[in-house]
Amino acid sequence: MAVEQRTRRPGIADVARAAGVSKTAVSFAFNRPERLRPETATRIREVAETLGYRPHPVARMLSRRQTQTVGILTPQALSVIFSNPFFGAFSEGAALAAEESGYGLHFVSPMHGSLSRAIGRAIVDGFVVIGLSADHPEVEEVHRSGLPVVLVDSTGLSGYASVEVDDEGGARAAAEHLLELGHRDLLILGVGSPELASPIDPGSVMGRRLAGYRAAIAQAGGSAVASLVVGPATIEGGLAAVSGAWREGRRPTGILAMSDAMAIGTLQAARNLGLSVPRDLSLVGFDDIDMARYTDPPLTTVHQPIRRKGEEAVRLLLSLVADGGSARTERRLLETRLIVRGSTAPRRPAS
Amino acid sequence: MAVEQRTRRPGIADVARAAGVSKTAVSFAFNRPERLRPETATRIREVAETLGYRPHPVARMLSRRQTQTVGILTPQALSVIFSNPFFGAFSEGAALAAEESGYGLHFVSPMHGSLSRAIGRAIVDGFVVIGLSADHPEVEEVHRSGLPVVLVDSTGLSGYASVEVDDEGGARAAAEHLLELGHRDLLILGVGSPELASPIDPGSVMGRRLAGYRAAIAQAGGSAVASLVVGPATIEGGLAAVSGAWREGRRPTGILAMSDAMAIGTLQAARNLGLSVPRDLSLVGFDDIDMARYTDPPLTTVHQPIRRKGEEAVRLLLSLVADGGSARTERRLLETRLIVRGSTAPRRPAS
DNA sequence: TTGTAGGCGTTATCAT
DNA sequence: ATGATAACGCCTACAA
Repeated sequence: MAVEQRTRRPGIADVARAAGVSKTAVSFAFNRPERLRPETATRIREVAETLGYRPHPVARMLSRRQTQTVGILTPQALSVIFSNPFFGAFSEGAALAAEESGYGLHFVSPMHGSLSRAIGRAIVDGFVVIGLSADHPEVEEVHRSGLPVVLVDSTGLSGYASVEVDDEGGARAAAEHLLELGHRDLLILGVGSPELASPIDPGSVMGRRLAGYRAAIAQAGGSAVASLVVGPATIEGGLAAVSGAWREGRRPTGILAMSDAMAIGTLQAARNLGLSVPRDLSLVGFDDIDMARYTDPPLTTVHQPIRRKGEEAVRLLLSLVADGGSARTERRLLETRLIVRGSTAPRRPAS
Repeated sequence: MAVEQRTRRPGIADVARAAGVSKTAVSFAFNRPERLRPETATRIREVAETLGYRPHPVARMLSRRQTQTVGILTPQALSVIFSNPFFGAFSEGAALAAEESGYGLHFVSPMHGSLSRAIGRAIVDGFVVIGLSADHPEVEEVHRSGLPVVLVDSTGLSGYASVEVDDEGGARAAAEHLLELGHRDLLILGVGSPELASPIDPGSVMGRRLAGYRAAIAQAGGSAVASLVVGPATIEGGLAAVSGAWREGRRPTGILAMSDAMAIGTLQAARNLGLSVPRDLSLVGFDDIDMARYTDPPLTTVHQPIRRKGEEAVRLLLSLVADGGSARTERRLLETRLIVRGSTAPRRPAS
């Protein structure tokens, strides 16, 4: 119908000309209306409206030297992260905190394999770094360049602000729960890649969880044993790990899964094996994702405040941004707690 | 330890000076190394490295007039969207397509309630609009301003590029399946808000699904009846809707849920009610989210290619961006198909 | 191969 | 209450 006007986007100068005022006035009309006579302001806005003018956000950023967005830095490709319910909940919290301060969220992940390239392109006022140990050179680089950084779930390297969670305590509580129910033969489902010699980095989240499990087991004396199998933190990963263990002849009565996704996979494996949870097999997950209360049976798991973690991280970052520096190095520790639902029961006396 | 050098971020000029070359040379060293003598290029980069210089992305965008990021526009707050598994899968696909072209992803949602404000701030080369009907004034505004737009799941308004899915056909298949199994008393679980007089907009995704259900039921003749209850597309929503229907005395033998989340809620409700699925109650979901195959029983549902939807949308958008205009108006239609798993069975003859 | 200069579209400073 | 002008930091013809 109408001929498409493929003309250049109107700029502040066009508006100024059309309204017969200076560029300054136009800028004021949008950013500081109170400094203009009301009628002038409205007139300018009307002209702008007719012309279809909108302040160019990039130009605005350049001159204001701030972007109003926070970056979420993750070592994994976006294309693999979004259907991870843990990450979803974390993002929810982050988005909540960002939105309430008028900030946007920008997810940054390795682009063509290079995290630092992605970082360089990112238009953000600071980074929340999740799941990346601070000794990654990229993080140091960012930090040194003056951008505020908040570390989440990273082994508390000093010199950084961070948000952490008591993974070890939670894991210990999980193991103690199973032990108290009389289970002595335990299987730990770890997150990691089986190829590595030491598949779980002691400084990582999973390392801390493992330490918690082991501490509890050690405390129980020699009567309890636990073995470890690892796989990806997914339903399939848990399913495969448990099926594999059974194939190899392992017959634990209690399973400690380092993630709820793996626990759900375990539920599936148990069904395939004809085992009833919790009658034949007790199972404790980790994270307490939303789904955990809706599995059959509902999952006993270690709760961690995932959403709040996202919130706190962004709030902390925003406070650093406001301070105008990455100077402060605050550390927030959040709690975990065991939530007993239906996937655990006393060990049956009969073998 | 070391005194924090809170000095101004180095600019291209600093590098040029330090390396004894012009700003142009520095720029080339980063953007067109081939136009410099190799040794010059590397030397410049080294100097840049020592100085900690990185091209300022905002300035770069301003002069290049492109952002290398695509916007995902949604009417819901980010803080409510990220733990929606449907959205997660969609984002996964979108991220995949974006990443392979070196583009980033930026999620844009109403900020402080105003979508258009958020749009104005967004630094993107184009928008994928999901779950928003095209007659929203915001979308038109964007489109008119010359930014490429791709509509997803919107009633195919002409003049826009779009990616759609055969919701009606999928819904029809779902209903026919139940009908063929002998079910005659059906309950439809719709997504919508009960307050509205007409809780489901016929032009929306859910409207198309409803139409599909109804078409199949109508074709079955007068013997089959279906009633509709609506609620939010969540587990809780499905749970509440079904519980409510039972409380009101409804006793359908087949349930058509417009989303898998609601279907999972139904599973939960059935457990609470002491009903066995599929023995006492047959259930068909919609979407085929990842979780659907792991519920107990595995969910019979209508599959739609969620990830591919994200991929296609971004690819289409990127091709528009490359064309340098929003001129083209291509429409891609994706298939749905019924996947029969374990939540449906023939109606039991005994009441 | 390298340098000069103008432009990208705003905002901020300082006058008037 | 307004306006002129200089940043902001980079890219890129065009010239040398």
